[in-house]
Amino acid sequence: MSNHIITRFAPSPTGNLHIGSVRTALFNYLFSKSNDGKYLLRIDDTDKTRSTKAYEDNIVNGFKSLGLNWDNPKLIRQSERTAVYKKYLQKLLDENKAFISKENDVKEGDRAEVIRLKNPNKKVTFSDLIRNEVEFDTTELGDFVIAKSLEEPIYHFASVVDDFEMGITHVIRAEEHLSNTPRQILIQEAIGANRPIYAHIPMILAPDRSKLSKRHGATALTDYFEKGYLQEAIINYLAFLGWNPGGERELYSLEELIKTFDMTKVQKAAAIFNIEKLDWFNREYITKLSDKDFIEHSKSFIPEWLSADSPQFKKLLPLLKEKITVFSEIKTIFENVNELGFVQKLNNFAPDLLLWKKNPSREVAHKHILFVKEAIENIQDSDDTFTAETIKNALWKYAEENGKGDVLWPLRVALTGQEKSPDPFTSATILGKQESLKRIDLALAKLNC
RNA sequence: GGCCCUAUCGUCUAACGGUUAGGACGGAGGCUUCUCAAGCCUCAAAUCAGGGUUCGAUUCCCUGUAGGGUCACCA
Repeated sequence: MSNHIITRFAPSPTGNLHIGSVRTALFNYLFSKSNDGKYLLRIDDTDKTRSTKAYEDNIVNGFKSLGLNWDNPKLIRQSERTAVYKKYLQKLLDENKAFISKENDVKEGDRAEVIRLKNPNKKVTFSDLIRNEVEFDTTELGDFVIAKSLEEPIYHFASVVDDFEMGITHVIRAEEHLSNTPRQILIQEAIGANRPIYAHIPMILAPDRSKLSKRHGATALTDYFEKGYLQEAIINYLAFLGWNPGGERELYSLEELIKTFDMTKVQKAAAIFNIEKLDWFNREYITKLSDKDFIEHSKSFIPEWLSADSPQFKKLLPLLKEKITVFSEIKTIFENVNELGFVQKLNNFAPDLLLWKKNPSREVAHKHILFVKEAIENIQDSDDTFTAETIKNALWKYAEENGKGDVLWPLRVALTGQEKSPDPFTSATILGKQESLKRIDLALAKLNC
């Protein structure tokens, strides 16, 4: 039986791929894959005035970037299936299950004639994997519109026909469609389609409990990629928004999610989108990244004066890995004092910053920097020899004997001009021997005046 | 407003009707330390309210309240 499961995600290309849609698609994907079934992608572009190719591309590329691959070899577009809908529409008309309605109250843009379904006016009960039995009285729907004309079905009709023809067994979609379900069931019964099993997954809400919209920040998947969120983090976070396998582990790869996913454990209530938790997932996955992958992700954010392939950037890697939450931060981290601003240029700091707080003496600072200068001068200048390790080895004993703060603090400030900075050995190797000595001389000069 | 759905720390959530109501994010404090961060440890923080059912309700039922969805010739 599990082999028969077919799910679909059917976005309409009237906007960029929304982060909430990604989760709906993800649950479709996870459910079908965890049951050894198929997952299809269909473009619901019956609304010709609002659908665009650019949005379609955004959606398709979004799923490709996430690695949520669909099983239909060719993209299915409703706009290319008008003949199919026409056939069903005509049949309904012929069987007297639908009728052409002459409209009285015609608004701007409305047709004078539309096709309406003859509503049998009954109670409809359907089962939902997440909400169990749900009952509606369809009387209040009236004879609702199913098409503007034989060539122009509206969403509900096209969707039902396609789900039927594609053999969709499980319709997994956002909760906003729960109230749409009875009218779609009426259409199903009219065209003689069998009823799929439903799963209406809870909405994702903004922190103020309203619908997640641009007003609250980024909503498009592409926004998150542009900020430098990792696909693994996005998928993992979204999977855990409204779902939980029950244990205490939270880090799951897509493969592991497929193995673990269970639709009956999906939450019934809406979930609030919490960017801080997403940030945490992203940091977790950044930590796991290999140097090679980290560099690859960094490329579009590295400032022009720094090359991703340079030895200098390699030395910066561990610092960057521990500091950033999203990759776009690399863009500004090199511009800011107290971050990595010192790498490109030394800021004009006050001489007193060189003094260790527990022993603020210019003489002491001067003396120690002088020693450090000589020690550094004696280290051979090459990428292999002027490393954080050799620099540390050259200074550590002296620092321990004379007080680490007394020796290392002035060096730290001399090299970076910042009160917050990486350890001085790493800073020195990043700057290189020449630049380090230049800055040390400058510090010495500052202490003399 | 009608109809429908929902309700555990601020947030995401765990708990076959029996637990000191657990974990994670965020927050606070501490340890470590030449700064910052990271890391490690500790702490604060919740069963919407009122009725039932039951020996016993976070859990089942009802009512209220609150939030969300939907009421298109959009999807």
